[in-house]
Amino acid sequence: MKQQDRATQTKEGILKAAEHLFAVQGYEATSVSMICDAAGVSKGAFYHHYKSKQSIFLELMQRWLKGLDEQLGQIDESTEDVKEGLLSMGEIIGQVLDVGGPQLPIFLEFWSRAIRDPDVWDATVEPFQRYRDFFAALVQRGIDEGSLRDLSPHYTARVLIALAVGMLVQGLLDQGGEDWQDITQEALELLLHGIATR
Amino acid sequence: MKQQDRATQTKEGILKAAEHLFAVQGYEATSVSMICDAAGVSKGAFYHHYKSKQSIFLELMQRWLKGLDEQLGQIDESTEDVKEGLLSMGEIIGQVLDVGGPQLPIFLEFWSRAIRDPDVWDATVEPFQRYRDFFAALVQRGIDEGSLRDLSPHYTARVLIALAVGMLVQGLLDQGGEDWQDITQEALELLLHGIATR
DNA sequence: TATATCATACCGACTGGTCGGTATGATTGT
DNA sequence: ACAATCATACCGACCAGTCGGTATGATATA
Repeated sequence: MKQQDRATQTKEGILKAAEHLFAVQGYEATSVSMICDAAGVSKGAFYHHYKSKQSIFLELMQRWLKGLDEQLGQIDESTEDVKEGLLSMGEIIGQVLDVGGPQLPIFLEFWSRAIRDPDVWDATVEPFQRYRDFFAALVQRGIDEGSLRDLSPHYTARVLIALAVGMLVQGLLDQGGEDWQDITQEALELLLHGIATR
Repeated sequence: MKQQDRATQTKEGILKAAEHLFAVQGYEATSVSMICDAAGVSKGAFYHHYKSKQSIFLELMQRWLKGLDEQLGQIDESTEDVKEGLLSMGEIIGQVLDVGGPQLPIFLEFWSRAIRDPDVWDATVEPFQRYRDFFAALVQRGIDEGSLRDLSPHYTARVLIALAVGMLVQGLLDQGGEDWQDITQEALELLLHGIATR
């Protein structure tokens, strides 16, 4: 195999191992040595590809957020009706909880570290606000086209984000067989009763 | 001063110092020595009053949850109308975000540790489920007295908890001047449109 | 094609320091 | 005298990160 390919493979292996360990044990509890053992490489290899433990954490986070960005982008494109677009948020939540599965707890790591660390803050909260603005714009669209009541888009976006985040956290703390996609769907329908024009 | 009083004071001082440091820096980043320095006592004093770093963390958590319990209990007693009771949830959220202030991030610590540690899990998630059941009962009461639509109380409780948790997390990640009590209030009113009988 | 040169990829022992926790003794109130 | 309450000194484990060195291709030259 080409040298570069092998290097990429190694780097990716380290990333996967780190992702798994961070999710299962948390950031602080996961040592660089453990990541190296899990990835089957040496510490030298680790610090050849990543400049610090923190840097690999940030890279993981950015990948995650990029994935979410793409999903939200799909909603924005594929949806004609605003109401329908909001409802499809339930699907995203369900998917996130489904696909993410055992490595979701890393989210809590992101947040609790974001509060303390400016670098992590920038990488976490800034996209977070982008999502809020996305929803606010969606709501504004709904108001313009007359399908939503004339409520503050900013506030409404906050409510929607709260719902999403709340479902996510509950999903984390209660892995036992709830259908979160279902619950979120219903919650959104309830909300729409209040938001939509009648 | 009496020996016992002084001991109690020491113990309380350690607890306060730990609470502050855990909130500002996080659990792992806070060492026992730092707690001792902040409290102005020695390590010997610490380990005389608490058997481990974890134990003081658990005690902090239980105090917090006890406070929340009492607030919820007050709602339950003082409220005649179920709708009104639900709305007063907004006040609690606002109060929690207001009073808790800078030491709220400790919540994220609770949760991310609860996933990993069975002891923390028992102390965090079990009360969490108690709150869910509390809301479910409240909704059931509303259905019985005819003020709420006949929706699954379990689901509805999930939605309410999601709202509360989501507002809390957003408040954590966005300390800049939003009036969360206001937003939560409005969110609850919107939800009530969907939940209430018409 | 064969060889010399060089850059990238990787190894693993090691460092300086921090950690949670303990052992032991001094001080104090009763 | 005796126990409760603290202080000091200390232990072994572990940590993130470094560093000298090697192995493995890539590239240039002849």
